[in-house]
Amino acid sequence: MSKSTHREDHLKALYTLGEEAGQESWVSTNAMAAHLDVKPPSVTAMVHVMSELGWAEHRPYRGARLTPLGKKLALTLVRKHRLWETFLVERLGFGWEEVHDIAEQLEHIDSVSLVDKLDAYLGHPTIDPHGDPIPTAKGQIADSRRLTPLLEWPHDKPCQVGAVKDSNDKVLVELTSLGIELGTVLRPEDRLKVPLALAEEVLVEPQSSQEISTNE
Amino acid sequence: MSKSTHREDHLKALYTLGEEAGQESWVSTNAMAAHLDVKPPSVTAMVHVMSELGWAEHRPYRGARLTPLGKKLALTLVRKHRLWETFLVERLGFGWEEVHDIAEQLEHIDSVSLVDKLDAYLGHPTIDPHGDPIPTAKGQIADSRRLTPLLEWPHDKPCQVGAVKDSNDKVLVELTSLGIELGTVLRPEDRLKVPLALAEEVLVEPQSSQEISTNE
DNA sequence: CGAATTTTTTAGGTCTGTCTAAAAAATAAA
DNA sequence: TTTATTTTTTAGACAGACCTAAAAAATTCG
Ligand SMILES: [Mn+2]
Ligand SMILES: [Mn+2]
Ligand SMILES: [Mn+2]
Ligand SMILES: [Mn+2]
Repeated sequence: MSKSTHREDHLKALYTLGEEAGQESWVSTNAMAAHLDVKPPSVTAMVHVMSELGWAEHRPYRGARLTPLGKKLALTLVRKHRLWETFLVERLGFGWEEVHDIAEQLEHIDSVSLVDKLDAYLGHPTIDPHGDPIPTAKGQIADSRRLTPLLEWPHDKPCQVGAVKDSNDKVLVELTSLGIELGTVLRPEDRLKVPLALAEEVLVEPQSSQEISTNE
Repeated sequence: MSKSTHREDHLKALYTLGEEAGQESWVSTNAMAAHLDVKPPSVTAMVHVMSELGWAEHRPYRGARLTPLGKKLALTLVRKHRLWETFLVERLGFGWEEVHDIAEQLEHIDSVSLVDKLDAYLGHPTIDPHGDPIPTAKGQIADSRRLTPLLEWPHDKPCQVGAVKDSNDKVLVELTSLGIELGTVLRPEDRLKVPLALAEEVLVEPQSSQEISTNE
């Protein structure tokens, strides 16, 4: 892979962890190291590089935080990742649990026109195969949809699967084998069959009119 | 077997130059360096690595040559490169002059199932957008088609464009602007308009029954 | 508060792939 | 067949990204 692959992965990690922890917070190098499966000193070094490039600022012993430029670049990466995942599932017929690692490579392909054409080819999708929103070309995420953790949803009302939280492969495979995928309608009685560990990962929304029928 | 982009590009260069120069010939490190836009000592170093990996053999001061394993790996790279080029042109609507650099990146994506699915998605194409044959999953190139350089084709007979030789971007753009693409039928009078420098790059075959009509 | 623990950075190495400059081998010319 | 030229390899450096071990700062706790 090209040289910037690792830089870009660090950038994305900083973005992801920063989003999780709230806007103005500093992300610890330890957290990034764990997320990237790398040792903390390696992250410190890379954070310095990102700082040089104007992608992040670094407060020693506090953590790192993206600059506006860094955030913009991170969003193009997220966009590419999720568009490729969509392509792999929608067009090539991959399962939703198979695409993350491949998209992790594809997201680093450097070509603006490629991303635009892929986006158009897919019909400008707004969410990826895991229900995560796809940033627009201008770097805006349409976070208009309000999703609720399945476990917090009222027990007597039906709902519809809108996204899965942390796309761990195993979780996705097990959900699929239970007949649960994006858009699946869950009635109160359906929920009894879902193990807690899986239910924790599922985000739901009110049942929409144009639902996808369950295949059970 | 950890692979890297640069190793793979060296492997492919060795394959390409080896094919051009005939089966049993040794490829000079200088030729590879020129082809890869790298200095000769870098190639020497990489040839040693490929030799370690069992991909090539090296005769000092003579050159390098692929082993059967190396040839097999090189063919999977060529296959990936040409499948991606086909995808970019056929599905995403790129021009044939735009796809080489992007495919040069995409060919290094590491996923066997991705290649197979892409191949199926494209309908198992046998040639890429430049007319070059696409190796099969088993590493076989169907070189059944006999193409003739346009300049050697009898002046009074019509022919059909089957491939372009060295896919230089400028050449491809100029050919397109003359209305010449893959499958274009060239009648004797059409050939008068084609500059020598361009005609040199064109390979033709006898006019087939199901030709693509020219857009002029 | 001050000592013990945890977190983070610095210091110093390794590995890969590149470079330039110099040495060695092969080839061409006289 | 010697000498000159070209080609190729070796030697030594450098940059990026990673590591372990040790030092420094921040945090926790008695
Ligand atoms: Mn990645
Ligand atoms: Mn996703
Ligand atoms: Mn390449
Ligand atoms: Mn091609």
